[in-house]
Amino acid sequence: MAKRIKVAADLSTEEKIKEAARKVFQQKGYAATRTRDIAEEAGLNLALLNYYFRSKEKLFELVMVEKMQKLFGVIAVILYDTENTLETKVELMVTNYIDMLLEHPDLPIFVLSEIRNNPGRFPGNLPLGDLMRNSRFATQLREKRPDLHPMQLIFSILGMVVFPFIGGPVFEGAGLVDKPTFARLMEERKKLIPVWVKAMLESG
Amino acid sequence: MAKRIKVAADLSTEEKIKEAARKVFQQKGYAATRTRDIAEEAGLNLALLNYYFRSKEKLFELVMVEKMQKLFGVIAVILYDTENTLETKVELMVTNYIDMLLEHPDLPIFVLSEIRNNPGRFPGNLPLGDLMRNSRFATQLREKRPDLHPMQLIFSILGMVVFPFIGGPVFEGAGLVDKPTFARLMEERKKLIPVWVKAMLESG
DNA sequence: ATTTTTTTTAATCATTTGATTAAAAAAATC
DNA sequence: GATTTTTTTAATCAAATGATTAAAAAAAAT
Repeated sequence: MAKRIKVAADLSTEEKIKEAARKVFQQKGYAATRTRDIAEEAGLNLALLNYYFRSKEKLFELVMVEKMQKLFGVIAVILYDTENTLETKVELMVTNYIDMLLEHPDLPIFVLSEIRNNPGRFPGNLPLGDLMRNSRFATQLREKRPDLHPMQLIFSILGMVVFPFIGGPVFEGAGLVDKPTFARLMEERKKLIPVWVKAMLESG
Repeated sequence: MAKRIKVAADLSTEEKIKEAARKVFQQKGYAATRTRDIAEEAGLNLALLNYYFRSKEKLFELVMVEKMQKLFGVIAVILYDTENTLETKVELMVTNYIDMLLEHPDLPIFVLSEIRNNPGRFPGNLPLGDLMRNSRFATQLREKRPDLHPMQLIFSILGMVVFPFIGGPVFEGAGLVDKPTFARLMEERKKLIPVWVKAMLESG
């Protein structure tokens, strides 16, 4: 009989733990997560967690870095972009962000609430600050509307894009939108928000 | 010598505990809060917590109800309003909400993340659902823009108002805005957002 | 003043939880 | 195939934590 070639091998133990950690940490938050939850989710012995990653904290940091990169990465791409017009950039940012959030709807609330619960753990590490201030994007905003602080527009764009995902559970819990409707609305928003932003930039 | 009349008496023990609970729960979240933290913050013996409120959970629920009322109350007021025009309602909502959030900046992230971490604890209790669907506000939105799902506008208005407070810590941590600037921007937003919403409603 | 009730305290319990250890099992190396 | 190294397991530890208890202190009622 044909020798079974090792195909689609199981994830390594290390990766199984990380995968379980991503899931459980995101679902319950750092403080409410017990290392035993992660071990069980991974179907592995508890001690393996400390064997591969020294501690709950270290494992969490690993997961958290990934999540933060995912959450802030989309913005960074737009900021680095020196080619496109402001209008195109807004379109790109909105579309990319919504697509990412449709795949990871509870990413923002997770990251933001962990930062909030333990600000000390995440020192002003993000190079997002200067980047955002000195980006071509910020300059373009200033050119178009020198009377407006760029953050006013960034808050608004991000708010319109991200808030539905943060508030989602509440609105779904209240029976205001079901999951398929929500997805449809978010698709629609990819077109709506850029139009709205344009209208905002031309107002006042 | 004049008999000292009992003036500005200390808070009752019960109220001291609640006050401390509000502070600590909000700061660290339910799971990361130890009953000892609350007792210490209140300057009281640990056992008093269980004497006045049966358990950590019961005390938390009490605090949480208050916070949710504060967070959703502002919206309810607007929904019940049958007098004002859509335009005025938007102005009222934005102003009231921003004023409230300036006083309680970390209310939204707290409530939303606790709901997220433990959706089971908060059953579809909010009567906000039908209220919002059948409100005069929703009707007014539909009249003005029948082509738009009302939630598209509600998501946008709430997003523009609430998001800066949810994302605040990140932007401050990144050195993008300092506290006084933030407050100034939020004051400015009370005028900006209604204008923007008007522009949005007239766009497309 | 005495008794009764309410409030507060210190000490302690039982469980949970992150982490460790020593030994077994599996894999790799020689 | 024996030896060494890596991986996994079961058992256990020590600290933390929510809760209880019995007694003391304070306040209220009689």
